[in-house]
Amino acid sequence: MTLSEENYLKSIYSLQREHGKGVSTNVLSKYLDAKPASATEMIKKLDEKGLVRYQPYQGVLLNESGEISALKIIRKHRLWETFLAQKLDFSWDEIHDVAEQLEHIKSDKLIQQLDKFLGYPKYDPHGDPIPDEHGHVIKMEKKRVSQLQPGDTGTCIGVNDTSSSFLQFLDQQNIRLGSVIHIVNFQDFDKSMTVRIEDRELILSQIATENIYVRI
Amino acid sequence: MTLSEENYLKSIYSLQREHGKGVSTNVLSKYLDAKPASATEMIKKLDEKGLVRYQPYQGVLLNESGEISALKIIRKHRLWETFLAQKLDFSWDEIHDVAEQLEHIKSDKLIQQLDKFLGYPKYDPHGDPIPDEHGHVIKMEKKRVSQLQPGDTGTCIGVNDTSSSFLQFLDQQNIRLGSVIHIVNFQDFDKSMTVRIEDRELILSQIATENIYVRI
DNA sequence: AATAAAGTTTAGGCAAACCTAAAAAATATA
DNA sequence: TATATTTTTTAGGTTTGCCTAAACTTTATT
Repeated sequence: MTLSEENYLKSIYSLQREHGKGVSTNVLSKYLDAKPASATEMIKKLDEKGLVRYQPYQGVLLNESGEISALKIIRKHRLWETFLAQKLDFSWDEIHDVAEQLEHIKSDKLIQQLDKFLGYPKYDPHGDPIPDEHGHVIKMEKKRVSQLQPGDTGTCIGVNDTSSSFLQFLDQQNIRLGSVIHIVNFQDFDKSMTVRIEDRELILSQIATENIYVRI
Repeated sequence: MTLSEENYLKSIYSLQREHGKGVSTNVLSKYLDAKPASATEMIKKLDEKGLVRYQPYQGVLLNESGEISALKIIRKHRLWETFLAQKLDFSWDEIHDVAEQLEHIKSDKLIQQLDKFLGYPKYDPHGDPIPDEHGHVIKMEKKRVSQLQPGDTGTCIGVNDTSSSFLQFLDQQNIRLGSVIHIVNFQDFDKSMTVRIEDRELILSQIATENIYVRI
C-alpha cells in the first residue's frame, strides 16, 4: 500500500467516525488538503482494490478490509505518539507531524517491539485508544465535560484547545491526563460547572468545560 | 530533498569512500538496483542543485554541501540502528531494512532527542562512527584482525560474515562488540593467530581473523 | 417546476522517478 | 590504427499522485 493510499484510508476512517455517513469527496479532499478531483481518483482506486465501497455522487465508506487497514495505521500512529511523548519528551503540539511520518514505516516486528518497549499502552498521549495488532479497538465514549450531568464522573483524556494559556490553567488547577472529574453542580445562568477533582471542588467556566475531554 | 535524492547522495558517499575516485553511473546504478539511465538523470538533477560535481562520462563526486547532506542522513541511519538494536532487541540482520526507512523521517528535534535518549552514542551497532549534527565524523581505522601484527591491540566493532554459525562461534568464545583483542602470535603455515581476550588465550583460524573487524 | 448554486466527475496535463532502446563516447583488442 | 566492446547518454514511454477546467449531477431556492 502506498503512502497516499494509507493517508486516504486513515482520513476516511476518521471522517466516517465523525459524521456517521458516507464521506463525500469534497469533505475528504478538504481534510487532506487536496482537490476534489484527486479524491475521486484515489477513491476509485481504493474501490477497485476492495478497500472501500464507492458509488459515484454518493461518497465512500470503508468496508471490512479497509477498516482493518486503517486501524493498523492508526495503531502505528498512536504507538509512535506514545513513544515521542513518553521517551523523547515531545510536547503535545510537536507530536503529530512526526507521528504522521513514522506511521508509514513498514515493519511488523518494529511495531510489535515498540509496543512491548512502551509496556503495551492502551491509550495514546491524547487519551485515544490504541488498536491491537488485529485492528480491534476498545470502544470508548469520549465526551466534553460540558456534556456531563451532575453526578457523572469522567477521566480526563485530552483537551480541545491546546493554547499554552489553557494548558497552564489546567496545570495550576492540577487537572491532568488521568484526573478523575466528578460533576457536582451545573449553573444555568452562565453554564459553568462545579466539579470535584481529588477532594477539591472548583468551578469551571463553560469555555473550560467545553475544552476538556473525558472518558466515562 | 526527496527520498530518492537522499538515497543517491548516501550511495555516492559510500562508493566514493570505497573506491576513492569519481563514481560511475554504472557502479552507482548497480548499487541502487536501478538502470544506468536513471542514475544519469538523477546525477544531473543533483548537479543542478549544487550537491555533486558531474562531468558527462566522468562520473560523480559529492561536493561540500552534498557531503554534509549525506552525512546527516548517515547520522540518522546509525542512530536509528542503535535504537533498534539497543532498545527494541533487533538482531544485526533485521536492523538494516528498517533503518533504511527511518533515516528519511524529517524532524531535527526527533534526531536530537533520539541522540539524547540513547546517551549520545559514538558508534552504531556495527561499530561505525555516528556523525555529529554538523556532519563531522570521527576518523576511524577499521581493520580486520588478520591485518594486525603481533603486539597490536584492537577493539571488536563488527563482523563481515554474519552467518549464525559464525556468530554462535563468537558467542562461545566470548568475543563480542567491545571485546579487546590482543595479538600474541601469528602462525605462518596456516595464517592462524594466537590472541588474548580478557586474560584468555585462544587460536583463531585465518577465516575467523578475516571476518572480525576491530578499531585500533 | 424551473433555475441557480453547490458538489462531483471526466478529460487532459504535469512532475518525479523509473524504464527500454538507440545513439554516442570511451576503452580495449586485434 | 582500425575495429570491437563496453559504458554512458539521449530520446521517448510508463506509473503515481497531483492539478485545472469543463461537463455533468444533485440539492437548494425562487
